[in-house]
Amino acid sequence: MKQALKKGFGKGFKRTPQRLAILNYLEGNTLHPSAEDVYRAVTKKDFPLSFATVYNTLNALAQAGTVRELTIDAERKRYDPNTEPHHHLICLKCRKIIDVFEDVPVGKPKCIEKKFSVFGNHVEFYGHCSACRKKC
Amino acid sequence: MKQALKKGFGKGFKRTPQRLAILNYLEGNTLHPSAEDVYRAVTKKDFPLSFATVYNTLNALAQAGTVRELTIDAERKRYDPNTEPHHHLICLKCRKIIDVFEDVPVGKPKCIEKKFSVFGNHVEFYGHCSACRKKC
DNA sequence: ATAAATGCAAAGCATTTGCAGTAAA
DNA sequence: TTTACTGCAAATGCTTTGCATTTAT
Repeated sequence: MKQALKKGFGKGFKRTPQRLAILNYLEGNTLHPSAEDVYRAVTKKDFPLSFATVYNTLNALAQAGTVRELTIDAERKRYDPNTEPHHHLICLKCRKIIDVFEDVPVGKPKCIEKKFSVFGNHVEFYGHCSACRKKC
Repeated sequence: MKQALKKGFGKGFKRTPQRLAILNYLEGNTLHPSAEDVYRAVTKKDFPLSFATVYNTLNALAQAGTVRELTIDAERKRYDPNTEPHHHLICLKCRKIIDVFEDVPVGKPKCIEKKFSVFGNHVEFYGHCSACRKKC
């Protein structure tokens, strides 16, 4: 397993088969899966696994900073194993979420300086993906 | 009632006291309230009102484009009566959400052109608000 | 009169939690 | 052998829905 997801294991963090399977599914995954997506993928490929464990593991990983909890979807939480700062394209038709790793210059409004100290930002681009554009 | 929220009323849309009270609370509101916030504020100031009606009304208004449903908070939906394109500051300590109406120039990454047509964007700035900065 | 909204209570999902059994360390 | 994880089932929290009643038009 690659460096990135090893971070998930710290002191007092056990390497169980369930967790390894979840991490294995997340490794390099760009689908921004929900807890249910994780559950379905892992139970299909590997062995039985409970929802409670999926949630426990995702929460532990999020707290450890190994995965990012995305609040892009109003209906459910989604998880991103890529913790490098990046942005997202959201297709308004199929709701697909696509990563943007390219650097996006974001101007900082003047009003911020006075009343807010900014550490980071996240840009959501709304539009149509190529697949949905063809269907029009 | 001002122009903006009159849009909420179209053909076959009834002007009930409950809806007027909800619209009245939303008018000019910059708190990005949740359904529960709406419920509490209206029942306190006006008359009894059911949660079902709050949800029905908010959904109808969102569908009509009179309010924007925000997916900024992982725990619950929040609603923004300001439908002009604008951005948000999110305080990582108190979770307060502050509007940014100032124009924020956002560069469009090259990778987008090929595989995605962009209609709009939304920037979330993460940081600490003035109140929380003082507490540090 | 008609079509739509209200409100209650029940149902539906996503997520969390308590706890007994199980497995990593 | 101790500490933490798993999994079940029950519980929770937000949101939706069915239905009988009420109300705006």
